[in-house]
Amino acid sequence: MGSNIRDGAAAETLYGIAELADAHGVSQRTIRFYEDKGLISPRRVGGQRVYTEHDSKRLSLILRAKSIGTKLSDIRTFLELYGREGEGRVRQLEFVIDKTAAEIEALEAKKRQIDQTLSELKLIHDGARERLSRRRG
Amino acid sequence: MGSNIRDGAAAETLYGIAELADAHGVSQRTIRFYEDKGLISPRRVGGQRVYTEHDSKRLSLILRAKSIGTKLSDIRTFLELYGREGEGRVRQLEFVIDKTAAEIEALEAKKRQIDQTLSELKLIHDGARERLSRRRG
DNA sequence: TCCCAAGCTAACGTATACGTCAAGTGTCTC
DNA sequence: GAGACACTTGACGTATACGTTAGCTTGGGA
Repeated sequence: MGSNIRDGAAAETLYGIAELADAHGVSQRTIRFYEDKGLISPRRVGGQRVYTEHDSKRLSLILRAKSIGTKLSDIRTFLELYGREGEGRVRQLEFVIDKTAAEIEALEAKKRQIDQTLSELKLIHDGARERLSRRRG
Repeated sequence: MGSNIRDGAAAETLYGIAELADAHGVSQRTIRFYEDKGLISPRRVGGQRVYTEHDSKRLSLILRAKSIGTKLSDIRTFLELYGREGEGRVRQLEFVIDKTAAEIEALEAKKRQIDQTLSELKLIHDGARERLSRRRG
């Protein structure tokens, strides 16, 4: 590409699987498993996996999606939305619009469930605290 | 007990397993499974399960907890919090206070994750809509 | 009385998300 | 060159949450 930086490209930070695993607090097995599922596709250097900053961010996305209860198979579709942002064919845009709308709705429903549970938990929590303080006070 | 209502007790609504399953949109198998796990304990009438209104509400709680990604084994602990509300031994109160506090924190963390994901999804969604309208406009 | 629909238990099957060996390769270091 | 690691690819094991099938029991209507 004739970069103005020597070595032909911007010095991008690269990671081995151990580093990536440590950085994200997951096992190497987990990362390989995600690769099997097509969620991340690291480059290979003589058989060994080499991850870029982009891969790392992808992994963050995956883990966050997981933490809110999304299945890995859904996360795959989900990641495509991020990837396709730049494209512009009408079909693609409509696909993205529909999928994101559905996902947004689902997440907001989930938030409502969480809010209801939170309010109930807080009632129990506060009630217990009050009874405890009376018992002691 | 000596109630003032004939038949010795308030006429409580009772359900069979089929009714309960239909009402909550789950399978009978699911309900029996929850029973195996100790989440609900219906009365028996000649071997058959009979559910009260209380059991039904319990099931609602279970399903809501599940929908926000709580494991069944955790839901069990969770349900005890609702049940113990009335009790008052200091140990019990402290237990409830600690558990609810932890659960509240966890749920709020989850909400933050959802909010972040939502904002990203909305960016993608709005961006795609804008590009689509330009393409058509 | 006979039979069916509904319920019951028991047990095996399935999908998801990894954990955990096992066995081989590659590289660095002493 | 011999360990000692770090990495690789299978491949089997495990926990969770049910689905499904099989076979027995039972109450109620034709």
